[in-house]
Amino acid sequence: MKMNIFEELQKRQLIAQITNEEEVKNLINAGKAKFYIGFDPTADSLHVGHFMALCLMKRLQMAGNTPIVLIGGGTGHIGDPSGRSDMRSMMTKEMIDHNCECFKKQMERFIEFGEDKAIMLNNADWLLKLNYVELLREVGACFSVNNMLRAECYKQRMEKGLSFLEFNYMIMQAYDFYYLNTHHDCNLQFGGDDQWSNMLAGSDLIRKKTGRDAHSMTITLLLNSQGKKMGKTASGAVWLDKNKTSVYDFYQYWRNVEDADVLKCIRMLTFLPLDEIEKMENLKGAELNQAKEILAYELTSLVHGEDEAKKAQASAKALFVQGGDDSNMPTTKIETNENEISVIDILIQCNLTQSKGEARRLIQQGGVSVDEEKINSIDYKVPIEKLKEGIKIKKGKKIFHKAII
RNA sequence: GGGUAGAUGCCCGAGUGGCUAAAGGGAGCAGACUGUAAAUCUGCCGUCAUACGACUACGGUGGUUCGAAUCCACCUCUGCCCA
Repeated sequence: MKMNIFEELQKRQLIAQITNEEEVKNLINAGKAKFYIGFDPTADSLHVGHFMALCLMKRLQMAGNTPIVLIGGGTGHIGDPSGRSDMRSMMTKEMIDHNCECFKKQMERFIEFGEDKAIMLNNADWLLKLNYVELLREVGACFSVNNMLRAECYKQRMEKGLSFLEFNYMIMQAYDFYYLNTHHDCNLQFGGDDQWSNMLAGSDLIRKKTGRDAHSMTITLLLNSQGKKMGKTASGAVWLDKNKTSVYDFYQYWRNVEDADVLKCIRMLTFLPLDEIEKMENLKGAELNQAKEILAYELTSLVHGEDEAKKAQASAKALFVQGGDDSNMPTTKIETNENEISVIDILIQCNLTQSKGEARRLIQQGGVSVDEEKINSIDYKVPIEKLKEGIKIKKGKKIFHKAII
């Protein structure tokens, strides 16, 4: 017997909180949900967190439900304070519009839009038109400040300070749900677990205003075994835009997850059948490397397409297993007028180090090799002739880069 | 509006006139060990310079001083208390 969608979500441990389990279950299993997920345009590309939400959308769409993608062109003007310890920097209208456009393009690759399929809306279309006093009279009475202040999502900010601007975010999000419910028959909202308070506010508002039930369900946040959000590196988020995070780096991010997190990631992020995943659960120790490879391949393939995933996998294997093929390695064109160039300058031009001092240090500590040969002198220079064919630079153990002229 | 505490490097945080590029921790980077894992150990960790050294930096702007993260004035921002 085929597993129903709710059961599948449960088995994948994607469900965090639900306002009413029975009703939501019936709704989505019957394909009768018209649900929305909101995406605030905080950057010019989606990242892994958004990806999870998009996957959920796809799963629900495949089960016959109708998704509404809500782009936060209006809420982006405010900034969601949920779970944050500092205020978001304010974005200009131009930035927000630009980001919305970027989001749209990326989403079209995951979700099918069109007649009887998914629709995409932008809350700027109604939020920006609101009149302050009218809004206050319309929904203001439905919100209890006392309750709002108790909300989990503001906890962190109660210590460091919360501006009135951000405090209103919840009201805007609740209003969105109410608007979608009354104008588009939207009966369900999904979101990350950090959105729970905001979503509840929406369900409450709808009940108070219309007497109808509209439910909310959150998906588990993807945390690693240390309790930190996954999809973040020291240099920032792992982006879905390959100009911001190269396909190779994207692949490597997942190839390198900790043992403790692999299966969770496979379960929550990939579309692999559950029985296949169950088989992997017996893997132990070094065998888990196989699972990591699968994870990296599956995700890269979902985000960047099969061809790109194969390329990334091939170059990773070539590099780590034999050290041969370099055709898909990140490459930088070196600029110089001399007939030779120092490794230090190459490292900087390739963006492998931030400063000359760092590059020097790296070499002194034995962390750099060129074409498989360890560099021991900071004076090491590469002749132009060699650069014409391209050289392979290795920084540390895992970072490879090609430099060519 | 009144009172009060504060703003230090990527983050947290010590430092209250010279010994401070600024303790300590975290993050990060490299090396050893490994399985492209984790844990552990070692080194590094403002910029430029092979090095000597130079420059930039303790919210902002001025000032006092031979010398200021440290003292003074004003400004900006934030927490807390009172209204």
